[in-house]
Amino acid sequence: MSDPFDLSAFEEPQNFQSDASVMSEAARPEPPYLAALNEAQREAVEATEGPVLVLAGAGTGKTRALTTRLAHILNLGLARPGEILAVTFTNKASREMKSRVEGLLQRTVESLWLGTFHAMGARILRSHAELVGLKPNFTILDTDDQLRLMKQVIEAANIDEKKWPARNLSAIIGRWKDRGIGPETAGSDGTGDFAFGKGPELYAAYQQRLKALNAADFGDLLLHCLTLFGNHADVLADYQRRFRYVLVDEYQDANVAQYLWLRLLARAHHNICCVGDDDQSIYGWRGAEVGNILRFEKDFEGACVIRLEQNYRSTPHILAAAGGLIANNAGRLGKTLWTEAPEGERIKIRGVWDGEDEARSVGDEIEALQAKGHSLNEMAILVRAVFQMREFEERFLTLGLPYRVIGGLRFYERREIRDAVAYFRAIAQPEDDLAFERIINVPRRGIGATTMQAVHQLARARGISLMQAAVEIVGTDELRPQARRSMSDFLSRLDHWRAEKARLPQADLAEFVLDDSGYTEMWQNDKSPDAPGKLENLKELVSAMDEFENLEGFLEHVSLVMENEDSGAGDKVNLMTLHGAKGLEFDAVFLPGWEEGVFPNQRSLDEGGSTALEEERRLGHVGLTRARKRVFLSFAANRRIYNQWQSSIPSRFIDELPQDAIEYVSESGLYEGQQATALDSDHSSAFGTAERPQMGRRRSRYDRAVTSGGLILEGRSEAVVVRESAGSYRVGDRVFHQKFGYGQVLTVDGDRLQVAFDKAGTKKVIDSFVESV
DNA sequence: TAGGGAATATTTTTT
DNA sequence: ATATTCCCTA
Repeated sequence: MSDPFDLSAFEEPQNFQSDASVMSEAARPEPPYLAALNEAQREAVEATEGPVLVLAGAGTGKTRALTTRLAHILNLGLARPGEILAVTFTNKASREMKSRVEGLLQRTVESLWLGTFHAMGARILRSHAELVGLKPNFTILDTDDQLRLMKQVIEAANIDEKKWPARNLSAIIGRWKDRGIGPETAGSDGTGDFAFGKGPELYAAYQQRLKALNAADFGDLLLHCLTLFGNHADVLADYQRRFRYVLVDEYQDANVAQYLWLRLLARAHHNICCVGDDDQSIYGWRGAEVGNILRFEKDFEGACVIRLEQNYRSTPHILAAAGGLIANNAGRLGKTLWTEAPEGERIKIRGVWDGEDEARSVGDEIEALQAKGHSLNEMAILVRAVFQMREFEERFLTLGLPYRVIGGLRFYERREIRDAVAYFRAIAQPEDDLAFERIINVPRRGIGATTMQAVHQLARARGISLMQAAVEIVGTDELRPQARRSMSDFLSRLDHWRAEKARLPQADLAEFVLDDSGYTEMWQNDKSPDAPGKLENLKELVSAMDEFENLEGFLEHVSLVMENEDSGAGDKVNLMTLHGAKGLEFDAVFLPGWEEGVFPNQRSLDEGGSTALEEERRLGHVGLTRARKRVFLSFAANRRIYNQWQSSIPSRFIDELPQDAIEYVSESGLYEGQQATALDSDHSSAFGTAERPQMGRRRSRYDRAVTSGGLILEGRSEAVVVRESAGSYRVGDRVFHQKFGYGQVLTVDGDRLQVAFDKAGTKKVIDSFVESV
């Protein structure tokens, strides 16, 4: 291992205009990249010293400002590349930053500390792993591994995993880690009620297991850094000295742990520049802390705050709509986006009968734009939740309209990829129990739960890895002959693969292992329609491995950086969630499903109250500001969610859009002109008398709110639905469930009910699945 | 141990 | 409706 603090190996600072370096400061011509900036951007670039917060609205050139700043620092020779830390949240963003900096400087730049928070955290940790109880080659677990480990921990503590699911614990621990809280300090807050307060205990056990496995989860990559910095002032001081400039992208998404990490690193020189937009903070549910951005000035004394407000993306109408919407949020720093662009079209709002109708009208609109020569690549449909996508996909398939879905499972999250990687992990790291467990019986080798239980038992009793335990148990007669033979066979193959590892390049090794293990064959024999695709993916994985130095390098990459398979070239409409759209832009944006319950999302509101409502609103703001020229917004009177019809009312967000930025278009006669019609006290009348046969059976939450005591208040084009108390049911109510029949409500917890059904027994159900009788 | 049928749970998901 | 996970039986 080379000394991470040895700066001698670093390249000398160099100016990209090498001939200019002899000129005096005054005679130096202004670098051309500065001329491309507006005044505020330029200020953000040139204020290199001291803390700077750049509040950059959507489309105001924040990436340009940030990358130019980085290039500028290098160009002035203020720091060598290795003395700059630039962090982003996504690999995509860091790749883009790197290539743009290189574009500005007209040369490649190596040895920058540029990458995601997690990648940078991992890089630091690898150098000091022992100081936090890990080995330098520790494994980085993904969510799937985490969950399985968590399950084991819960079961080991003799807790019913059904009552206290691993995913809940995982979320709780995740939030702790987000806030920089270790197992010692966990529990003093409200999240400690998992399994009657066993949360912190389980957290400690989980961390213990991680350490035993020589593994870290995503949260640990930062948390361990904090521990490291806290316990080893010398290490921290070295990094503080090293990183003379710190740059942060998308600062509004930083959680507390990341914030603390940054603050520690920048504490010595305060040369930290954070770029962000509080109005685009949409990951609060994942631990992002908008508070970070709001308190920047307090934490970094003498901070310079620069606002980027000139928008280069959207039309005034779109900006007005987005601005009008977001103005309803309290507790924001406040920005007003403006543009010199011509006015353009108003936002078109359309009320439709149902989701199918909505998909049809969006499809028509897309085809009309396409006929006028607009590229499909420049159109996007942004939905609140993935279940909204299906109707669009169906419609597009019918129309033969090419589309791509952005987001969804990442490449490395696919089962076949995870299996393959587990093979490689098991080869590279004999202690990786999780990998071993994953592949031991995939493909089927006749090694089932019983066998594994015995192995587990031995491993736990002796404090050894599963693989070691397996080796030992094979030497005894504890297993049944068949299992024993399979196990011994598998272990010897593993040995064989390990031996091959020394001889073969990793891609060849991978191919060999996948064939020799029978894994490829398993998919070849699989009749399911997606089996060929899986084989394709495996091929892709193997060929991608070529690019790495060795197997270990590849494994690091796979856990931190592995990309989504690109969704195919060609002219296609983009379909994605609002979250997935952040950072992207399109000429035309479709925003379907602006209905109460869908958007803002009811669950979100139930869980997070007004904070969540504001986040939903920011999500709307993000959606609107993705558009350059056109926005088509729609809402349906009826929506089928999980095979249940619900009638719905337009999103409150629609009422918050300024009147002169929008226009209603509606061939169906619904919601024509003013929505006041739609918000009549008896809203069902606004949808006409014809009801679908499927409807009327089921009464939605909103129906009930309207007809059974809830109120719809109307005030200057604002509609507020007031439901009775938190839920619509009370203990003792008689209810009917489609599957379980009649029953009586036992307990009410938000929208979750416990119901004693007459025939089916006591069940927990979501209140929208039952109706009162 | 494997495979089928029942039970369950469906907001968002940068790493 | 649908996907996943769980449980039980052959």
